[in-house]
Amino acid sequence: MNNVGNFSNMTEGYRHQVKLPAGELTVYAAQQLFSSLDYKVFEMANNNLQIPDISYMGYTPDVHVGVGTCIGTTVVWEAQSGYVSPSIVGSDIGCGMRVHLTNLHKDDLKDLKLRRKLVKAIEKVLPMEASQRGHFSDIRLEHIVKKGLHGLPKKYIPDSYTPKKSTSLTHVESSKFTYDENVLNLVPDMTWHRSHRQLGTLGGGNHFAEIQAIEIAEENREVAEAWGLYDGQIAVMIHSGSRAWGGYVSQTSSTAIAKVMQRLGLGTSDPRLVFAPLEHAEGRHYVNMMYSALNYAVVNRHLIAYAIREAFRDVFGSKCEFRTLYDLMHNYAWEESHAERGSVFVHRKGATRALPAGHQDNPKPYMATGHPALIPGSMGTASFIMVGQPEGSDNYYSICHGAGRVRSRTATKRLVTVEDFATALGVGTADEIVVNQRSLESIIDESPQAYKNVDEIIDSVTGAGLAQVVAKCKPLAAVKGAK
DNA sequence: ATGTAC
Repeated sequence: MNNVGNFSNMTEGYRHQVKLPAGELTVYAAQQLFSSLDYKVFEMANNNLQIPDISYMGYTPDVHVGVGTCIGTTVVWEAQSGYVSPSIVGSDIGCGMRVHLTNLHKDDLKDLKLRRKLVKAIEKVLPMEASQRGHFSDIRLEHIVKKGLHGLPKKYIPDSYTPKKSTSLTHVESSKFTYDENVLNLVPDMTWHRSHRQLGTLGGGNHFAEIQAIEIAEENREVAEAWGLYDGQIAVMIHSGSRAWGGYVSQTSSTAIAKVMQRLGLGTSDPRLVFAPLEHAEGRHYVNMMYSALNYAVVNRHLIAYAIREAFRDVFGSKCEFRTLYDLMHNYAWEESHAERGSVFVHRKGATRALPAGHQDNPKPYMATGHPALIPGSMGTASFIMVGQPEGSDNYYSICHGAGRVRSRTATKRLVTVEDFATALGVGTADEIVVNQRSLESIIDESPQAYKNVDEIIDSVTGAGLAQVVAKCKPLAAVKGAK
């Protein structure tokens, strides 16, 4: 039984306007996908809609249950009178994707032994174990959380620092978040130490670095060419977040905000859903701390890319290019300006912003096309590079952030065998997707069988008119972090 | 997600 009771919905194509007791929710999904959604995601929406003054709440087709708020959620308040919620941002603050483009062709990696050699070379330079010391002990963490990429020593910026050109390794729009740095005084020494040690590490769960081959979508060949993509090109995709730093921010802020809620008499049916007025001291404190975690996350991905670049140069020589395509988060909240809606505070939890051509918030190099929206698939399946469409404004330009889980990690471990997983990766064939982990057993909860079919998710996003595919990225090798 | 939890 569901606790939401009867709710009605109006469906128009891929858009479902759902009327819940506490308010309205828009879901973007093909009919079949919409019908198959777990009723719990609607219960969760109904809890979230009990937070006062929400202007908009939307779900992307990969939506699934999370703590307090579903992954795949966009929630918007007016910037003047809004709320901020650590539960809606999610615990891995600043988690996101990064893509680098090489000048290699997939034929260069045809040889299975060479793919294995490349993965070994990556393992050599990339810190793997959470407990292992990072390789970046000369970096000042204080500079990183304060200045983002601008806090890195020059040696970690191998390409010339030219923000106007998309070819720079540092050119990402979220290179620096500014905030009241006094909040950092409260961070315990233990968190500083641990976070410093973890710089440049992938972390666990669904985080990965993948070597992929690009396949251009014919209908967007012009956009692909403008971005420097071509068929068969080798790209590197990275998925990681803010590690222990973001974990600390999330945990302590949630506890503090829960106390504020008690004092203010705020709450919903779910005690794990915490939120505070943006103007409240504790709300502001969280926003400041969240921004420090966004700086951490983008630098973390940058350093992972830096290490992998070294491995590529080790195997393919110093002429191997490794330019940044983009770096894009899918767990955060910030202020945005939207036409006719003015200044709004947008939360995205497992939701990727995809701006269309001409939107003023595009960084200059992507103004004419829209910026690349980076969407990971599950292990062994394709990932996607997309571009936003004007119709996306209805969902505040949020699109999916991946395939979306269909079963929990524990259920996956129970139901999926190592053999199934190995088959999905093509183990034993010449096309095997090489994985760094010695035993697949240890990462079986990340097998494709744990996820929805990413192609169906992408079909829903394109069908709803939110974004289009520019390139499909097929995995050749994957590096997963270890627990 | 997180050197994990009443």
